[in-house]
Amino acid sequence: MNNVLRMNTLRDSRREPNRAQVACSQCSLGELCLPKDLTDEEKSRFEQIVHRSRPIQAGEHIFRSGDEFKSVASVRTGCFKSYAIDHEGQEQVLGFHLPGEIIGLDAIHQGRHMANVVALDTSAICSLPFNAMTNLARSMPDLQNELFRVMSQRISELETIAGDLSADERIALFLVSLSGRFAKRGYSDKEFILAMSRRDIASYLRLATETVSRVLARFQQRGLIKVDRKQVRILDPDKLEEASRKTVQ
Amino acid sequence: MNNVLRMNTLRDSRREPNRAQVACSQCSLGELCLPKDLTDEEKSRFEQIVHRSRPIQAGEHIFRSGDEFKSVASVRTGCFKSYAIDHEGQEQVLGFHLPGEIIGLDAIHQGRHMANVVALDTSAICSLPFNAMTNLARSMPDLQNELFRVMSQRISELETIAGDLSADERIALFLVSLSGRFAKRGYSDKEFILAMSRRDIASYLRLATETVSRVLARFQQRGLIKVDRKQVRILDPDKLEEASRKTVQ
DNA sequence: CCCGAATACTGATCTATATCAACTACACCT
DNA sequence: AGGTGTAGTTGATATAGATCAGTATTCGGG
Repeated sequence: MNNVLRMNTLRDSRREPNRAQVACSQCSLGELCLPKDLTDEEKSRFEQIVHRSRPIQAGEHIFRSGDEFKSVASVRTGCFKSYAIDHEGQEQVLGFHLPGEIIGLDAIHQGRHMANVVALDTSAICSLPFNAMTNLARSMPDLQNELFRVMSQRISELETIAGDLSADERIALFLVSLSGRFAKRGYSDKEFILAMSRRDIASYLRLATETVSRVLARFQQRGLIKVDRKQVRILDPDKLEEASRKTVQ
Repeated sequence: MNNVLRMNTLRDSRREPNRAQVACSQCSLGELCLPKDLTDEEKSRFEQIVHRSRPIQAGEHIFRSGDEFKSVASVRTGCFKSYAIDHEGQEQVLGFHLPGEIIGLDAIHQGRHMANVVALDTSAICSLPFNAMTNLARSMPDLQNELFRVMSQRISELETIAGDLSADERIALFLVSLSGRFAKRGYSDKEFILAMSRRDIASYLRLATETVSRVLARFQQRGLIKVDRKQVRILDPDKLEEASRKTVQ
């Protein structure tokens, strides 16, 4: 059992100052999480099933492979990675999750989580009980649509990374995608911190860590980016974008 | 506009013999398509929104990239491939679709189909208008669950093929997966026809066509399979299964 | 502030698979 | 039937990126 997703106790949820912070309408994520296009009344019904968790330390897991599927999680702050263990016992990174993104939707058809999900930073999540959510979705068309939309988006994302791309294209695409996701969240799209290690990036992009180092160094030489440890600055977004598209020979 | 998914005309749907064939309860697919766990009354409501198309010739498209998203399709008979065109103008195969499988769910979040879908064989589909389906899903919990389950399954499938596998593993996995899907449909899991070309297989698995030829030849030499043109017979399912798992060194 | 352990970078090889180049065998048309 | 085009196979070579090896940097803990 994982205690991270444990509901706030009744006691907690009655403490009004605390409760207020939980309200989706007050949430700093705005419309990034699910409650898109909902009326105030609908939002309030939605809030009643959402549970905000205590802070999560870097390295702490919120799902483990094999866990019974009960809830999905929405990232409030911080960063998570999800990964599976292959037959060789090697970790395989499946995705990174920023604030506003929903984690755990791939667990539905098995009824169990197949991936492990771990915090890379001090983080916070909201726990969304899936049964309650689908019940609610029945009377709230926009919520149902939003759930379908989020899943469909993940399918598209995976279709991209499954494509046959060169190392340069993969890494450029990764940086461009991160940049866009940060922008959407109100952070700088030109300068950001890579919460994940080179090893994690490599695993996610199906490359060797050495290749990640080399390509980042090469991009820096070519003046596309400036990298210092985990700090990345994008100097030439257009050329980076271009590098993410297949080189026409 | 694509005319394949055009609704049966009212005239057609009133012709009882024809109409009877459309009924999901009579469909040879049984529970492979969506109507799982539905009551007879629910099935009948579902049937009212489903439209069976006329036969589709090999090479005929049922969706084109950019088409407005209105319906998903369920394969009745035959085989389809979906593909995208990359920046180089190269076709990139995204998946193959057998009877009972649902096509087009990745179009939801964009509101447009991003993939092209073409018949590889003489085929038939049912067209499922998505709006009507989600409306229906609201009063039919099992239908809603089924939609989520199908999307979740596609996410898992993509997570697999996105993994970093060797050519041998990819091809073994491809054969094992096909075998399982045929079995589920009541066909032989030991002997089947590859409706798709070597080129399509290669594109789907992100390999060169030459590599596909060579690996199939090697599998035959090792006594795992017998290949003759498009006909495949699986001689040693256990060893093939084993070959699909990463070699432990 | 120092030390050991991660983590990251760089250079030297190796290798799986792509690419290039013939060649073969059907499949389809007239 | 014969001819032509497409799909598949097989061999030779090239190469992107993995692996191996060594060094540098950062970080956490006493």
